[in-house]
Amino acid sequence: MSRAKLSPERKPARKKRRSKQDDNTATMRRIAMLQMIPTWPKTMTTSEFHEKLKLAGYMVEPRTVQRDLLEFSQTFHYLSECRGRSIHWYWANDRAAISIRSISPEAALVLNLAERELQGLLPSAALKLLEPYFQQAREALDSNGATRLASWKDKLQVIPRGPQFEKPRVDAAAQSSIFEALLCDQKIRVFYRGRGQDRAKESVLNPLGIVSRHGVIYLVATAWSYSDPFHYALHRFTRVELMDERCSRPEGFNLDRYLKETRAFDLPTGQGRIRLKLDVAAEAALSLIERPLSAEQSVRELQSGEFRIEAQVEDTMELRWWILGLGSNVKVIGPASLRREILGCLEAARNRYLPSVKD
Amino acid sequence: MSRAKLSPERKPARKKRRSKQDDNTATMRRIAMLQMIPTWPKTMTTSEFHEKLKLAGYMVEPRTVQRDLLEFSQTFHYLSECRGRSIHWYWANDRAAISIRSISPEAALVLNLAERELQGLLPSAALKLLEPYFQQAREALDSNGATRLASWKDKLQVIPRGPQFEKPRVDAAAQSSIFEALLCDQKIRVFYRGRGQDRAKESVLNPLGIVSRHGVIYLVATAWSYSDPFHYALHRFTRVELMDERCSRPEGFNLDRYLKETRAFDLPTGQGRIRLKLDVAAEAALSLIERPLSAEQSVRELQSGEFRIEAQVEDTMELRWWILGLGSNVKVIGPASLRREILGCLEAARNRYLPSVKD
DNA sequence: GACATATGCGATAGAAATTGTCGCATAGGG
DNA sequence: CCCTATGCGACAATTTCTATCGCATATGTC
Repeated sequence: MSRAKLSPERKPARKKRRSKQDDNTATMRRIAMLQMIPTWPKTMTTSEFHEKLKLAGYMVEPRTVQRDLLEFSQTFHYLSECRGRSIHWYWANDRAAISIRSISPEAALVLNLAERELQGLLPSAALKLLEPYFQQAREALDSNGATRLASWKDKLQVIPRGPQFEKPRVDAAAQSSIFEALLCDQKIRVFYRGRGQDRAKESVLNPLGIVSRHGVIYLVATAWSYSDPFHYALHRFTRVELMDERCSRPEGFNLDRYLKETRAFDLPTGQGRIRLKLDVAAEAALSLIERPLSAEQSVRELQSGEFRIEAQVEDTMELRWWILGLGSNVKVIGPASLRREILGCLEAARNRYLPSVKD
Repeated sequence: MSRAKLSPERKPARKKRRSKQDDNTATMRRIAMLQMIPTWPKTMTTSEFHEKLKLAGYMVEPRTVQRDLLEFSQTFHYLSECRGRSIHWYWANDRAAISIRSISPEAALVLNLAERELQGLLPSAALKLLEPYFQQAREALDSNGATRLASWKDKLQVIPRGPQFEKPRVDAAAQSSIFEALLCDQKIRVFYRGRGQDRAKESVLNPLGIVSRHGVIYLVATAWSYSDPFHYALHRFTRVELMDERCSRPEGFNLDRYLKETRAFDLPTGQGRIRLKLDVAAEAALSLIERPLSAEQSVRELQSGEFRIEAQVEDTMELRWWILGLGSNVKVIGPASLRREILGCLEAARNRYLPSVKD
């Protein structure tokens, strides 16, 4: 259906193209264009590309943008969708990242280890945002490993710490709004279902910060116009709506300081460092020698075959947790207060079992 | 110093350029070229680029490649070095990744959380390989946050699990060789300083797998022509040299199976799942409700104010460690064997303190 | 329902960027 | 000291790119 009837006379008066000092404009404009493509569910129309490119200094006609978008979609496999009279462009969210600086096989391997390490540490909705990178790593390793004795997948293993908890399910849309609000200092209207409550309650929050702890992400925020921050687990939000209003931030609020002062989340208290003295059984000592508690840790073998380990460490809740976890493999020698504390805790724990010998 | 004397007559007989069906070849060739640039300490000469591009189907003269490499180095800031008569091209290893599919602010935020989570979990030499991505995330967040009330850095916090151990220092070159050998099934000649030994010993290893555990990476490998795999902590290698020889892999070796069978690294034993019954103090129960042990976990409040929690879990060493870490906040009700075990462990731990009341 | 409007897209020609070619300079290697 | 591989400036022939036009189509408005 060629409808070229051709205009008889056409102004050849062509708009003089910008004479940029540095060249390669076409390639650069195209790369810029590709980088503008948003990830689903966000999309962008051709005209929006045109405008953004104009802002970036690439003065071309819409037709050129159209052509480029169409041509490169075949090469890079991003998608389009006709809505109304415009075409909306986007990356499918499960597509691998494509780096101009490509990933080395070694970096891909580490990225794969990182992916597995993070499984227990971040909600799936959050990790999903990194999926393009993990995908890229997998693809790099796959393409690398043609004639291999074994697949790279059979060569990697990560041993997680602690039992594998179930991860709370975070709503992706809610998460997205919360992150955006946090970064852009906007208020949000939320429905939050508190612990033990069965109905979500509406409120307006001023996002102040995000805390990630053992696989749960919390939003620290003030509600309405109160000035006391509270924390809200991300997976308890049922609906989140960005508001136009700018969020109000308590005068001089600082997340670090806030967490330390309120002792929220068992953050390393930073009450100061203590000189920890431990007697450690041989089998447990080995891993401490492998990974010292501090750079200046000293280790001395005792007659008993145990090891006396001394190190300067932060006095935190996490430290107590770790010591208790080692069970009979460790004895705290000093500081005396910690020793008493641990001993007390062990006795309390043991005593819990005593009254109930019957059951 | 213009030395153009100009040849009087020049064959305009120009090599017909390939007529590829899909176009945009120039842009694609350049992107391909950029993706070929290795990261320092690897480098590539202009001729190597030319050859590789030819292999990839981009038939152009070396001069074109030269020109492109030079032109784009100004835009993308990769570096060159004259060695002999060739120019060697490379990315500085601290430069940010540049993605064709650019990172969203939310993904950048999660990548930043991931970076902090990983600090304790992977050696610095390994994390350094991911630095370009972290850098990219930081740059994305920086550029995003012009007129903000507070920097994004003051809005994020990660609470690590356990005390912050010192991380063993892995030699980057050694690590790189080991990873490459592992991925390419090559033997390596290594100098390894075993635990407690003060001198490194030479040997030839057949890399079989990598295990990451609590921040230490181990290489599982057979030595010389033995068939028993051993594990070697990456930070104990002092020198690693890739050999040309292909590595030998024990018949039917499988890392997963090997780790499970030998119980190396306290890997989740997978001896089967058990029905865990715990009585948990209210304050500890809250986080278990937030992050259940398993999807079907049941929680019941007892008259005592404690919570009876039941869940189907893997019976692992890590589970014991976790239970002990909770101290007096938890009492194991069942299975009976585990209950006995934990009680025994608590008593043993407590008894360690008794004989030494004097000190 | 008719019209105005915005967008998509084929075609085309003129303009500009691209690239093959040549000549020379330079730096190692034998 | 010559030989060879590489880098690079210059240039012109093309190729590629892109502004422009015309028309088709879908949507919103009156």
